[in-house]
Amino acid sequence: MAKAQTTTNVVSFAQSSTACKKCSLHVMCGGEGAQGRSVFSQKSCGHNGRVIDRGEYLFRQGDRMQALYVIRSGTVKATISASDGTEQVIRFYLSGDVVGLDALGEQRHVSSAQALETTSFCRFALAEIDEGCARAPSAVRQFMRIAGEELAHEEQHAMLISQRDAEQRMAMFLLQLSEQYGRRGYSDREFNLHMSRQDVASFLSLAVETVSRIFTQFHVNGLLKVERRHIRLLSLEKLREVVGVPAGALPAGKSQHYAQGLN
Amino acid sequence: MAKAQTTTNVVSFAQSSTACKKCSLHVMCGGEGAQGRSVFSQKSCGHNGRVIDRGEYLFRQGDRMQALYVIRSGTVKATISASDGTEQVIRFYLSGDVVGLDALGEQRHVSSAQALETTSFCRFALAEIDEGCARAPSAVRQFMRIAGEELAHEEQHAMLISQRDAEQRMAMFLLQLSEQYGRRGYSDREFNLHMSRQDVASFLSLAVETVSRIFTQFHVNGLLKVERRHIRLLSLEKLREVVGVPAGALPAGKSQHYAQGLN
DNA sequence: CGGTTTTTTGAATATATTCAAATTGAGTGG
DNA sequence: CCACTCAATTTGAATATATTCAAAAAACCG
Repeated sequence: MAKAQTTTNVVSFAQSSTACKKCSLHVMCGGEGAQGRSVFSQKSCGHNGRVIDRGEYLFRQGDRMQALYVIRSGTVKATISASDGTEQVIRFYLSGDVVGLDALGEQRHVSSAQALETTSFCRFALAEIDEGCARAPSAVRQFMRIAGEELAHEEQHAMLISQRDAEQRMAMFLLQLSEQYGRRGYSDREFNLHMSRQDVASFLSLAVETVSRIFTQFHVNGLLKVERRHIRLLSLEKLREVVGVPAGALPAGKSQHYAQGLN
Repeated sequence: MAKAQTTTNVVSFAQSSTACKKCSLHVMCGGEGAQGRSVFSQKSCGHNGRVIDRGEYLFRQGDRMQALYVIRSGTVKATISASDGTEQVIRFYLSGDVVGLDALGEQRHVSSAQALETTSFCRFALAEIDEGCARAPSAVRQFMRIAGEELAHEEQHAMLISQRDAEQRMAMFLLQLSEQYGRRGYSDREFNLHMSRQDVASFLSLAVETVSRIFTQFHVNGLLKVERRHIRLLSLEKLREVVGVPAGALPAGKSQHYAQGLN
């Protein structure tokens, strides 16, 4: 189950230079110049690339932190298990996501990260990151940015999860996935779930049965077609209605916030 | 409601040098030396100190980020409001906590931060932080640490919230507060809630009525004495039992994690 | 193809919510 | 200082929603 495969190369790392330019840890990768980012665009970052099979772990809860990871392709789920044994999925990572940030605090991973399918990723050793930050001030900034995004993401997820009912959570989950796939150039209407119903249930804090029921309910109501792991969204609009958000949700806050007193 | 008070000084900033040494953004404060931390111990960091009254905001959701804040004394609640108007408390900050990290991503605050009582804090302008990071490599590391802790905290909270029932959440909430107060030198058995029942309910994703009911339930069962906002915990042990965690919970992960394949 | 796991479906139950109303407390102005 | 209003909290009863238990069906694995 946990044997490294050396033969199969799911992703060609050679062709990755364009993808690398969009990588959020790109600045950590190579080059010694502080300013010109264009320096990096010539380099392939593939030297960091690795692949793991489904079921294998990037790291486990409690492990001493050694690196950060950026997903190139595949899907990873992050889980936290409490001392009483209960385990919960707290996040799914797709390509482009940075994994492992939560360990920056105590230098130990608070969650486990497991591949749900064959997954390729880049590994950034802590030392590399330190170097990168020391070399380029922009790296520090970039790093802060990533951490902030992750934090904001987490807060918003917590908010969404706990305030909505089962239907809304499911709709939200699907819309989120749709958006993520869309942003990465895949179809936002049709995709495969790489996670089990159990995983989805855990992520949304629902019972497996409930997840199953709502899938069929959505299917019956014509919101989507579901066949095993294959999902085809028939109406993003209706899904959005289910979530209960009339206009734009998270994407852009067009609210009219007033000025604060002192700060 | 939002007038700055110039007369009252709740906290003497002069006496704060010892507290400052423990501040997690201490390294950002003054001094130009890169290494010797002892340099800073002489300085009072009070020059950053500010005070706001109950009800005032540190910042509001959507505001452009200008600074990070460290609470010196008082209580702050962070809320997120969705586009449909629903608002949720996502966190309470006490003295020593760093507020505003979630804005590091998009440079805009994802949540609002409002004082629940007269609150004093230090303000670290973004520029200061950049400087600090540029000056001292340790500052970068420290910063990463804070961000990581915050992230881990958020993940664990999400985990706890969503997997437990109302009683467990309440017990958890009280134990958490108890621990936080204890860590800060206050009594961990007796304290005042600076947040309303509504705030607690929102934070735990429960109805106000449920919070109220469980308070009285705990009271009747002898777990605590509650009178309005004043809480006196009579049995931390029983509260822990309610949460359902036999041994140690979050504090230290004594689990036997195995080595990962490659990483 | 047989054994095992995952997923789906059904029915009963439980838990927290909602609605409604009473009570308490805080703040204000006379 | 007291009466008053308004907001927060508590309590009760009915309801609703998701869970649990149980079992069948479908998919997966070797």
